Amino acid sequence: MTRNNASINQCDPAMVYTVIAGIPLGKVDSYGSIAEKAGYPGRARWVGQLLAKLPADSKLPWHRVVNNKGMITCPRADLASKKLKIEGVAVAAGRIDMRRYRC
DNA sequence: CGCTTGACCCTGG
DNA sequence: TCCAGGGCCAAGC
Repeated sequence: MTRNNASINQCDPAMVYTVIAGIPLGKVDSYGSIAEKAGYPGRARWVGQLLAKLPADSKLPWHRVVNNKGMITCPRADLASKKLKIEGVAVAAGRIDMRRYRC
């Protein structure tokens, strides 16, 4: 085939987007966990870069993505925390109770 | 081809 | 529990 399956081991953002879109409402997940579920362990920073370039009109629940400490490391942390609260996720001092809301 | 940047993660003190 | 340091990986210039 002209296009061999050589791209199997290539970084495909689509997989990451799919995983993020699969986060249930009222729950959150960390960048490292998402990268791992997408099939790219150790590429947590890469996930962050993808979200940073994400269009503002994207339907992806990017606000449900936080770091492993439960902190919203995002330029719009205030907006994210507001959305999370609406979805039923408790946010205290910019932090989330991971042991309770993590997938 | 090499250095810098970034919505990260782990370990030690 | 909080702070500091080092490591990791991809994209941009």
